[in-house]
This record gives sequence, structure tokens and C-alpha cells, in this order.
Amino acid sequence: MARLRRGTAEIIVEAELIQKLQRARATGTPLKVKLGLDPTAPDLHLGHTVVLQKLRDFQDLGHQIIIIIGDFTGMIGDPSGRSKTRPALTLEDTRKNGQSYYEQATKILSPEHVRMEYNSGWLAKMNFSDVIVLASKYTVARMLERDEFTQRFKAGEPISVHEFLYPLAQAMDSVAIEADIELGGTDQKFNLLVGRDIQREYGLEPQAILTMPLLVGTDGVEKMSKSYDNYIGISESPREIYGKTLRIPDGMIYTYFELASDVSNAELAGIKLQLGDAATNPRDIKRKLARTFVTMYHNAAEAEKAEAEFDRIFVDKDVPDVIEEFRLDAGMNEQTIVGLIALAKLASSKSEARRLVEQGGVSINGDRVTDLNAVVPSMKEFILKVGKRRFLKIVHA
RNA sequence: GGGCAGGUAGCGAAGUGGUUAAACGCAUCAGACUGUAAAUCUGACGGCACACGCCUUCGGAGGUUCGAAUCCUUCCCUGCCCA
Repeated sequence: MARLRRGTAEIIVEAELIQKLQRARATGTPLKVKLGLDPTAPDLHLGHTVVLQKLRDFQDLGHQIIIIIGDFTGMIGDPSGRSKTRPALTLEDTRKNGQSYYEQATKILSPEHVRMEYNSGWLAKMNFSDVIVLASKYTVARMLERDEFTQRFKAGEPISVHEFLYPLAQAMDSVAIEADIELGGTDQKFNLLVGRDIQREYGLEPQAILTMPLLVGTDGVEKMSKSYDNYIGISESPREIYGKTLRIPDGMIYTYFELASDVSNAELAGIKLQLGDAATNPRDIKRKLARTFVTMYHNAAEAEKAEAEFDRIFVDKDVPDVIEEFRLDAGMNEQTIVGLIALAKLASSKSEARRLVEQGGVSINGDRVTDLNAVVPSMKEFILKVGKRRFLKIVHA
């Protein structure tokens, strides 16, 4: 139980959870632990791993993990929040993303005792009367209790009727699989609670709920999310994971260790002490964090390599070990450096490339390019550096 | 169905006929500093052009005008109030 409790934001209702666990042990029946995922973004990042690692805890205790891919809801396109209507996904997209999720999730979960379900399996079968019956089981007042709705309502922002259907659809997932426990981020609390109520309405024992804190992104402000571009993806290269980790604000080092790393409780306590000790440079602990992440999603050797490479590029101001090549074929006779930067997609436009040169952000083989009209050197190959960390080896064909 | 208020660049938000590619803030990018941290400072921040400049943009489509984000018509969208 101590293990399950670690890192959680809230357990609803703890007594019920304990009861379920005891019953499972007594009867030898594993509990069904549910996690719902949105099928839109197929790249898992550290934020997702917070909850996945908690699932892993349940898995290690012998329980059944059920991952629900929200393909049905995804196909409709959820305009929730203030974001624009998401593009409706095709069936193939959702399957592909689901499969991709599975592959990534099993970097944390062991593949046994993981079941994946697509919620179109039951939601697509509901007809309009089913929906009415479902909708009749919840009131508008209770819907408006949801913080996000309340805020938007007060702020005079639009709330579409079908947004009320989302929590209900998600609740139906819990009904369909007869979930014993559902995990989610704290932002999911409302939806998870609706799941309990609806399960009860359909004659089931309400699921227990575990919410996990939302991991703040690398900007230190917003929650980690692809749309804020403040994420560290678990499928990213060692170099990216290492570099991004080292760029997080110092104040978040501990939280990242606590929520996203696999260090033991004892280690965690040690880290806390070190961070509070003025004699310790937070950088060193952050380096450890970065190595930990690379090791988790790649391996220890890669972590060492990433660190060495990082030092070479940013501490010694040298060039990376491996640089992507860009072949300059005869067909594309770009004469100016500015043109080349745009052509090689190191900048989104020539204007931007020009700006970068003007601002001293471009160098060739380590020499800063200051002339807007500089031409591409004739040497067989050279290293083009744009900005802080965009390198490209230019090779003449 | 009626009345009112709105829709401006990634976001927020000014601008109500002419130095307005569009103030300001945030975000972003580059440079300095550093631990590629934070904070701070400097600069940039639609596209094309070495540059004079040209082109595209202020919900969509038309129109008035020498000239429109700014005026008119119409359509779409959003919020509030009344029914």
C-alpha cells in the first residue's frame, strides 16, 4: 500500500481501494486497472510516464492493466478547452496511434497483463436512445461543477453540449470493462468521479480512483504537453533527452525525480538533502537526473555518451560527434549562406535565416558568419551551425 | 425569434479612413552573461529583396474611396440579455 500511495495526488476512496485489494488477494482475482488515453498524439512524454509508472506498480502486484484508447471520442474531434477543434482522426490513424502507444508504454509496463481496448468497441454501438438514457443519469448542475466548465462559463466562453457527453462517454468505458480502479492525472479527477457515479447507475461497484500530479513541462510553468512544446519524449534520442533535461529550471529537479524517475525512495530522500545543501551545485544533480532518464529509455552507456557529447558541444563549444549530413546536389545551386540555411530547413524562411546571420547566430566550421551576402564555401564539406544547437554537415555532391 | 457586444499576427490585447506590417504584454528566436538553469541586458519576431522597395495579412465574400483593419452590404462564428 505504501508503494501505491507514493507520488499520488489523491486516492478516492482509500478505504475502498484497500478493500478491493484485499478481496483480490483473498479470491485470487486480479483487479482491472484502467487508464484512458487520447489517440491524438502518438508520442509519449515524461508526463504520461507518471501515470504509467503507477500502473506498473499495480502490474507488479499482479493486477490487470487495461488501456483504453479513446478512438471513438477521437474520431469526433474534441474541441474541449480553448483549443481549436481537433482534426477528426480516421480509424486507421487511431489504430496506428494506439499501436504506437502500446509500443511506447511497454517501455515502462511489462507486456503481460496489459490489455488494450478501443472504446469504439462499445460506444459506437450505442444508439440515440442509449445516449439519452445515459445523459439522463447526470445533471447539468453537476456537470458545471467541473472546474473547467465553471471557469469557461463565468468567462463567457463557449461550451458545446457534446462536451458534457465526454465525461459520460469516458464513464461508459469504465462500465464496459467493469473497471475496479482508474488512474489519471489530477485534471481528470472530475471525469473519473463521473465514472464512479455512472458505474453505480449501471449497477456496478464504483471504481477506486488514483490521481497523479501533472508533471510541469520543461518551461517550468505549463503542464507538460506536446502543444506547449515543453515535453521530453521517451522516444527521443539520448541527446535530446539529456539536453532537454538539463534545461529544466532548477526548482523542478526534485519533482522530476519524484514523479518521472525510477529512483528508490531512499535515493529520493538523499537527493532532497543534497538539493537543500548550498554546497552542492544543482547542476550536478540535474546531470544525474538527465542520465537517469536516458538510462530509463535507452541505456547507461548511451547516458554516458549523451553526457560526454553535451559537454563537448556546450561546455567545450565543440561540434557533436555525429552530425546529420546535407548533400548539396548540383541541381540546387544555392550560392549564399542565407539561402542554404533556408534550403536545409535550418530556418523557416530566408528572412529568418538572414536575421540569424545578422544576430551572429550562424557559423561555419566555428567561424561566425557576419556577412549577409556570404557565399557557400567551395570546400568539399563543412560544418554549418545555426543557433545554439542546430548543426549540419554540408557536403558537396 | 428579438436586442446588445464581439471576431486583429502563436496567445492576450490596442488600433475606428492615410508615416499601420499593424502599439503593448506573453511566448518564441538570436547575442551577452552562465551551469545551454533561473534572473538580467541587447536585438529580432509575415514573405521576397543587398537596398530604394515590393507582395500578402486584421472572421469570409463583395462594395464605397485616390486610399480601409478602420465606412457600407451580405454571409459565417462567439458571448450576454429578453422570449
